[in-house]
Amino acid sequence: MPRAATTSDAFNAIAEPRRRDILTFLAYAERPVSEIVDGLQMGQPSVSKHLRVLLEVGLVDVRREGRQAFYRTNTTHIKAIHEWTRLFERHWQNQLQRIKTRAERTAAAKQ
Amino acid sequence: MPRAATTSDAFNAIAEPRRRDILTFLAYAERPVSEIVDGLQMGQPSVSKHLRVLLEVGLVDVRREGRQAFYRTNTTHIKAIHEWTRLFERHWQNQLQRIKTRAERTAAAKQ
DNA sequence: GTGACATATGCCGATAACGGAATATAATTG
DNA sequence: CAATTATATTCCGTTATCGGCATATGTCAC
Repeated sequence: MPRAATTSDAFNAIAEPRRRDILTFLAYAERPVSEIVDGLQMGQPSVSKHLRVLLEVGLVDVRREGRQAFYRTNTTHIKAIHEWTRLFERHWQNQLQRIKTRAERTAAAKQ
Repeated sequence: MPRAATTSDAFNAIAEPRRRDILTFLAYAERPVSEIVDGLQMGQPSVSKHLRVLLEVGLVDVRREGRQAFYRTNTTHIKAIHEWTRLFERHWQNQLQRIKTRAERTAAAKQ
């Protein structure tokens, strides 16, 4: 059994660094494919293939206009990932607190 | 060129659903491997292999004690993922706002 | 040391992903 | 219709991954 398909969910889709770059690039404005190619310095077929994956898992939306295709990030699933990471928020606050406390103790000991 | 290694970064490591299960399970308390096996109903070699990946990218820490190995989630890299998703926070608030506004307009039109 | 327990590693076969280059599809222009 | 532009798809070879089972390593208890 190989790894789960990149199209199986948002977590798998964003494992690829280039796809994260694309999502970041498309976060605040829709853009045609050619702008992604120029902006991120990637080959056009490569961009199209990555967009297909992102589209399939719902991480981007397309609007077709003539021969152009305008893509933009759809943050619905990114929000889901955000929520998953938030499960650990309390935990890392504790870890930071421990580090801080230890640092303060060390500093106090040095005086 | 195949997909990037699962050990290449936290994003690749958490693409695997079982590994996310393990991280969630180990979020608030360290646990020996056997408890993960029981708690998540997975095979022991499978758990050990997933833990190796998570350890390699720094998503878990181990404390060895006798023949037991206690693992716990290290949230440092999860925080990095959290920060990446936060880049989109403003965007999804806009999207929610649009949906809300549209819903209100629809409701107003119906009256 | 022997046996029991806890965890880690090795071997296997099947499969999907990646980049690159070529080519296909679709829309526009003249 | 032919040429051009914008995007999508296909083919190819290489390679890491996964689960399952067997087995190795390490630790304790008698």
